[in-house]
Amino acid sequence: MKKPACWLMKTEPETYSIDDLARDGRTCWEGVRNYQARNYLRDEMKVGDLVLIYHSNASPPCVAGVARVVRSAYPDPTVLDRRSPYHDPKATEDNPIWMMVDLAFEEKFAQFVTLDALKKDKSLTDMLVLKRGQRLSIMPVSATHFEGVRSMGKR
DNA sequence: GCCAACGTTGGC
DNA sequence: GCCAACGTTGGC
Repeated sequence: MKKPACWLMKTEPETYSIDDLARDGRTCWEGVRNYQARNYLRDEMKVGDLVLIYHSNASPPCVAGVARVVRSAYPDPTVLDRRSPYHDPKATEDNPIWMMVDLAFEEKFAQFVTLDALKKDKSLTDMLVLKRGQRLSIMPVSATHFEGVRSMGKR
């Protein structure tokens, strides 16, 4: 059995926060509209993988908790919904272009791990989320970094 | 609100 | 295929 991979996925808490995920228990992670992020979703993300939930455009920006992939990639239906903010006129039934996964709530950190705290931790300097200009909404995280962040989230 | 960084679009 | 213009992300 292959070990689960680890990821970081960004969300704006005003749109969908760790509390929303805790309340829902499980959710469809719709709205990924970047090809590289989509390729991670489609080609590499597997059921059982662990995900750091990152609050972007928050004050302060932070990792807020952990989720688990419970369904691997399938077409994102919001591409065909003309009233959805995620509607994509280039997508069709036969070629939906964009994919999504389902996530289940795993844990909310007792203490959110702020971007500032990540930057100050010497063992995390290689984390992609800390790289300059890194805007991907989905990125891989090493198991070591994942555990490091998770332990920082415990009080 | 500013702006750096990066992605996408479209004319050529 | 080049590249300028434009749009988006996201920290500050």
